[in-house]
Amino acid sequence: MSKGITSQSQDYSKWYTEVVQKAELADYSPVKGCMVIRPYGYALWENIKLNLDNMFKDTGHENAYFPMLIPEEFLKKEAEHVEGFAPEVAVVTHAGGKKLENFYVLRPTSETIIWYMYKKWINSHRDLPILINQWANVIRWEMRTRLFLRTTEFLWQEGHTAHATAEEALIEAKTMINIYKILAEDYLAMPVYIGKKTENEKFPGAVDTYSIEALMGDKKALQSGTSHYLGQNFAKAFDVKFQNENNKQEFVYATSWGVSTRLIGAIIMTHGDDKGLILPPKIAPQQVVIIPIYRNDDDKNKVLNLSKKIETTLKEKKIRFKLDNRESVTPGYKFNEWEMKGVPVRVEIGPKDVDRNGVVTVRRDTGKKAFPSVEEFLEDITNLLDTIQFDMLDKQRKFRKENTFDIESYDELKEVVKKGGYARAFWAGNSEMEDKIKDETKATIRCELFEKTKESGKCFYTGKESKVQVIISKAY
RNA sequence: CGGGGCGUGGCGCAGUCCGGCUAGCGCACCUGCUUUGGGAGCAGGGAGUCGAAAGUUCAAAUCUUUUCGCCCCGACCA
Repeated sequence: MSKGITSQSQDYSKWYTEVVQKAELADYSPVKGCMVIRPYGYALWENIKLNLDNMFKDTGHENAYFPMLIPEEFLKKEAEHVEGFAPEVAVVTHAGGKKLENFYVLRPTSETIIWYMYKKWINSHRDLPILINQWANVIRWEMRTRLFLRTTEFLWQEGHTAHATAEEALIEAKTMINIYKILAEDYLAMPVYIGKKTENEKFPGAVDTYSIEALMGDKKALQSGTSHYLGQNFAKAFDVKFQNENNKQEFVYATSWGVSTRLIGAIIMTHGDDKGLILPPKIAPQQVVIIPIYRNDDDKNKVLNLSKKIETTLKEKKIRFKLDNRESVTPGYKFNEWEMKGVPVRVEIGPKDVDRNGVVTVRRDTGKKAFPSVEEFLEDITNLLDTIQFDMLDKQRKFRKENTFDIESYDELKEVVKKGGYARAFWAGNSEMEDKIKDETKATIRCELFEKTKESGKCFYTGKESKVQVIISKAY
């Protein structure tokens, strides 16, 4: 065990940092707060990206690219926006060997430059809607950083849409948060609560912010994706009007939405255990790892022959697999390494297996061993991966259920905060009360639930009858 | 920005309090042989301006001053 990692119960955040590095997802860069995403981590991001991008395209969105440098004054055009982002913006003051007349900021988000461009592109209602997404990097100068969860530079996608009506924009914002929910649950096996942010927690410049909230292994919440209904705020700031069907000038309605490489942090903390990562099959860079075991050349030939047969079929079935035929390390070493990296299924092929025309399979999520024949294995592998995907989500659903507590008083909230998890309650308080609760308990209202357990109830804080049900917890 | 920790072969550390002779240890790496079903063993080998600068001293990884950087915990945030 001396070669293992710090256990979750011992020090959760140390565990997290070690998993990220030992699974070779990312490493620290020489620049404070920045990280290098290593090939294995990037492969994970690519799989997330691919699936999400398909969903974007299926809902009529197109990709584009806007520049990273934004004129500094752009950020100042929307009052809340500048107030929200000013402290964390990096500014380019010098270039070409001299001080610049006008400074540029490195984008912390792209609303401003995009709306500057939208003004040029939008004249009539016939130009709407515009449904653009971009995959990009952004820079936010955070005080404290943490691999994947909060880094100075991070990768994300940001969708920016323009609409002729508020209704249409609202539908868009809700459609997109639902796509994030699908991504989280169907691909990342990570159940999320979906809802609306309170005034205190919403995006600077938004009318409404919707979010998906996931529960990490240490029972803290992680905001894992957001979608904003921006109303006409940015259109007004950038004077983007269109001529409607009645020949009247009207400001455009907008949305923006994004998820980032933070999702990788979410996956690690949702599924990981003391042996390392556990990756959902749908997005795992390798779904199967084959480990050949042999003592001599005879065994080696037998084993590799069988392995080749198996590889051919796996290829046909479009399963992402890797044959780990390194001879410099022992099988035991490989077991540990691939467990650290979270590969869903390990296949062992040794002389004993060849003799009975079988393989040994081990599930990463449950550790369960099985000894199918080669034919059974090849026939079942797709099902097995689906089962793992399903079981992982199911396990997390149970975990969330066990850690969601309906409460009716402030004292009960404090108890929930102490043990971790979500408190679910009705809420009729205001912004100041929310601040006070945050001060006193460190917990925040994560969101006002879209899917309530009942129509209305008494506010846990004010005692007033309310139709707003919220979840509250400590968050990353 | 407040609190804490740390800079010594590629990585992790010891040595620093109380200055001293060739700067050690583990892992990793290279070569060879034996191994291989849960992190292999033995033998041999390569690799270090001790974060940087200045000072004290016969002598500095160690003492003094300055400085740079990173990590962790808090307030802020995806």
